[in-house]
Amino acid sequence: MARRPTVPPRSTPPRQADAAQRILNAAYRLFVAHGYHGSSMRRIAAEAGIALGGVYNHFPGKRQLFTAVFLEYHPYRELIPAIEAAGGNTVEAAVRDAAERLLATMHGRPDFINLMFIEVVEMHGENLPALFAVILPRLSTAMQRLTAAGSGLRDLPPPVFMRAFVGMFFSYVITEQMLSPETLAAFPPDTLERFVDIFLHGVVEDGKQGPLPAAGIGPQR
Amino acid sequence: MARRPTVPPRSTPPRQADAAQRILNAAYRLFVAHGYHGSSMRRIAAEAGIALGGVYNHFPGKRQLFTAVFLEYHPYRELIPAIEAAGGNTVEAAVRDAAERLLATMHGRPDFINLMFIEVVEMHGENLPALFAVILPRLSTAMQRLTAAGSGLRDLPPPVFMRAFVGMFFSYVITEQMLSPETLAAFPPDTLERFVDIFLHGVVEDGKQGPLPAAGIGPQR
DNA sequence: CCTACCGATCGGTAGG
DNA sequence: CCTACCGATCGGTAGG
Repeated sequence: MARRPTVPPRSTPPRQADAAQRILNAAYRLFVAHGYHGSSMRRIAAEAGIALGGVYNHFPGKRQLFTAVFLEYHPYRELIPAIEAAGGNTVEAAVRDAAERLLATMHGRPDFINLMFIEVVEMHGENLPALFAVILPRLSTAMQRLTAAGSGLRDLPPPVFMRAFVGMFFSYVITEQMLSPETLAAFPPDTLERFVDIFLHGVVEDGKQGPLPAAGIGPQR
Repeated sequence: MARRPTVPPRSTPPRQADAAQRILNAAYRLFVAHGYHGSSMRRIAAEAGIALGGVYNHFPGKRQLFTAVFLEYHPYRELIPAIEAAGGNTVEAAVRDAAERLLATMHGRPDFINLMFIEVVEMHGENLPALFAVILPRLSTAMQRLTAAGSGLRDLPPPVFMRAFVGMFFSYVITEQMLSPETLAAFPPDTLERFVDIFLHGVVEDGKQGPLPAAGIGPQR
C-alpha cells in the first residue's frame, strides 16, 4: 500500500497501452503480413498479450476488428495533410512538392498497399464507401488549393486532374514495391520526378503534338 | 457395348475437360472471390467435381496450385498481344490505340486485379519474379516498336516511359474498379482518353511550363 | 481417383 | 478479462 505519487488513480492498472489499442496494433501487423483469413483471432490475441476471449470484450467479431484497423490505420490521415502542406509559386512547383511530400510519407508506411488489397479482395470492398466519403472531399479541397496557385493549367475536369495525379503517384509507389531490386536498378534515381514531369508536360515534345481530342472529334457515342 | 463412332478411343473417358483443367478453373474462381486462405482445397475439389484426395494427383499442394493458377490465368497472355496489335501513323495515335485495346481486353478480366493482390499479400510476391521475367522483355519490345512509329518523343529512358504508360493505364482501371458508381458518375465518359492525353501532353498548357529538370539541376546526390 | 481418416486450428461463446 | 469448451473446418495422407 505504498503511495505512488506520480501515478494517477485508476480503477484498473493499464498494462502499457489500452488493451483495445494493443489489439488493434497486433491485428494491423498480422493482417498486413498474412491477410485477413491468414490471421487468426488467437494469434492476434496472443500478440496483444491477452486471452482469446478478452478480444471479444473490445470488438464484437473479426470482421468488425478489421474494419476498425482499416479505418484507424489507413494512412490517409498522413497523406492528406502532406498534400495540404504542399505549395509553391507555380502549379508546377506545387505539384512537384506534393509528390515529394507524399513519397516521404508513404515510405514510412510500405504496408498500406496490403491494407487496401485485403479490403478489396477479402472484404469485397465493403469499407471503401466509408473511406472515400472521408477522403474525397478533403482531397478535392486540397487539390483545388494546390492548382489555384497559378494559372497555366489546361482545361480539365477537376476530378480527372485529381484522379490522374493520385494514379500517377500510386502507380509509382506500387511498382516500386512490386518490382525486384534488380529490375529497379534499370531506373534512374529520379524516376518519381520524371513521373511528375510526364504528368505535367507529357511524353510528346512541344509543338509536335497532333490535334487535341476536342469535343466533337473522335469516338463519341 | 454400342459403337459410338465419333468418339475417339481413350483409355479413360474424360468427363468434360481434363481434370487438371477443371481444378485450375475452380481454384481460379474461388481464389479471386475469397483470396488464398479464404478458399479451401475441399471447396476447390467440390467445384471441380472431384474428391479432395484427387486434387493431389494433379498438384502437390495448395501453394503450387495457386502458382499454377497465377501463371496460367494471368491476363498478360492477352494484354501483351493487345499492345503488339496496336499501331498508328504517329506515336500519339499508337499510344491511344494501345490504351483502347488494353481497356477492351481488361474489361473481360475484371478479376485480374484480385489475382495480383493475392499474390502480393498472401503469397508475399514469391511468384512475381517468374512473371516479370516473362512479361518485361515482351513488353519492352512491344513498346519500342510502338514508339518507333515516329519521332516527336521527349528524351526519356525507355523503362521510365514503359512504367509510366503501364501505370497510367492500370491506375485508371483500378480506380474504376474501386470507386462507387455514384463517384464514377462525376467523371466524363471519355476519362481514359483524357488520361492518355495527360500522358501524352501533360496538364500544363503549352508554352507555360517552367524550366525542365535538366541534368545538373535539382536534388542530385 | 475415392473413402476415411490424421492432428491442428478455426471463430466464437458460456460461465465465472 | 481468463479458462475451458463448442462444432466446424482446415491441409494433407494412407490405403486401396
